[in-house]
Amino acid sequence: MIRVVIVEDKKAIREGLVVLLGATEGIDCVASYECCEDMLPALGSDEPDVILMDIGLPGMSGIEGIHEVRKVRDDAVIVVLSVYEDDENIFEALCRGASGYLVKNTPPARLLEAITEAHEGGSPMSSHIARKVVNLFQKNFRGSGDEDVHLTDREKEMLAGLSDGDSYGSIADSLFISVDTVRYHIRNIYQKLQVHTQSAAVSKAIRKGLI
Amino acid sequence: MIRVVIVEDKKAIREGLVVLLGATEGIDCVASYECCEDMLPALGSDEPDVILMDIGLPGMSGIEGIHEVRKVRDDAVIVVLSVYEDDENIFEALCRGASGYLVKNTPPARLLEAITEAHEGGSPMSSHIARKVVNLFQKNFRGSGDEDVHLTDREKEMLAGLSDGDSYGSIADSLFISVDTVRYHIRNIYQKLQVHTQSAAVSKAIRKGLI
DNA sequence: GTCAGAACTACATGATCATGCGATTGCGCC
DNA sequence: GGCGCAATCGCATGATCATGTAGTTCTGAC
Repeated sequence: MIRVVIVEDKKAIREGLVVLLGATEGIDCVASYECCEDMLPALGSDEPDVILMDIGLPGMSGIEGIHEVRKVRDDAVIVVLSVYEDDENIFEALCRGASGYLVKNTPPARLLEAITEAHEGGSPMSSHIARKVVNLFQKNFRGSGDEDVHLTDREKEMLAGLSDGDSYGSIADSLFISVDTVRYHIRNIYQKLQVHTQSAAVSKAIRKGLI
Repeated sequence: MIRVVIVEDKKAIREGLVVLLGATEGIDCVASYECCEDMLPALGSDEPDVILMDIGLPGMSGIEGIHEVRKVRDDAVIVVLSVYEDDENIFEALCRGASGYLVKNTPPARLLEAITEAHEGGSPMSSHIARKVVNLFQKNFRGSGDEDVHLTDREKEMLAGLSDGDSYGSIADSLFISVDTVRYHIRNIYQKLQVHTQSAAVSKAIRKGLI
């Protein structure tokens, strides 16, 4: 039995879901709430495996809700059910801990399938939501991906230091080398990445997935 | 009619796919190759809508192949068909331009569905591949996700400049403001992000998905 | 209407950086 | 042995930054 909790503010949709899930073999719809504020305190007793959550909620948004749920029960799998398909919402929801993202016009059969999938360690996503996720991926990593750059381990250590806010002096101290050596390595990094400032180097390195 | 090209080194699987696709309404399997080297020169005449590609190929790997295809035909949608399920391969394939990723034991019906989905702008993924993608997402962004930080548009412009390697002077010039104003904004960014150097600010901002 | 917050400007100073030039050491490879 | 490459260290100088302090202007909310 998969224990499912529903969070959805619109009464009609909520009750429709309850009926749908209730009539389904293998799924136990243990509770339904109209907002996160109501759902959160009950998490302990509901012990949900899967939480179906709307994100356009009154009061605390679903996005925040996801975050809160994660703090208390990080074994519960959250599947977002939303009318929003903009990058920002998808990005936020997934980053904060949602495992799936379905658009609201998902057919009932697919929805049930998604609950099972989510429970079994999958990430059900509406088809074009998945594409958006992939696009976000491509945009944020290696996007500028011209030619491949190889940095030595030492060079990566420099970048790690810089991105932590260390000065050349601190880096030198923590690696037991001289400031001039740090300079030497950073010079090489600049050449390899074709930049002339720390910030640009750190930025390029992160986007290329080098650090 | 969706024009599909297959790249798969194992003869049995390749021919199986050809037969499967050939027998399917709406899909036209225009060609099949056993390696990328053979497929690439024919891209122009094959004019594929969807490319089904294995990534464990002899010679040029599928990962490289994806990259090459992207250079010539960026309207073709690439769906990876692989036995590999490690993060590295998935990550690489998607970053380089694949739109979907299926494991090899995908049932034929789902495979056909995936081709249609891919052609219609979706990103078909095997269920646990999708989860891995979501996990990569969560790991790489906002991983340190302490509290929320809001940066104003102006502040984001500063960070964008810095990560492009601009000096305060250049940023000031390009935004038609004074150097001291740039300093002012960057001060505020430092405070909001709790850092004291450009590099740390850029690094944090990127990892939090702010720029 | 005034109050908060964002954007803007200004000046000053010690700290830090970017870059040019030069040099040594140790390791693997032909 | 010699060659290349990564890593190490040194010096010098002009450019750039980080931070403190102290203002003005404009917009939208209460």
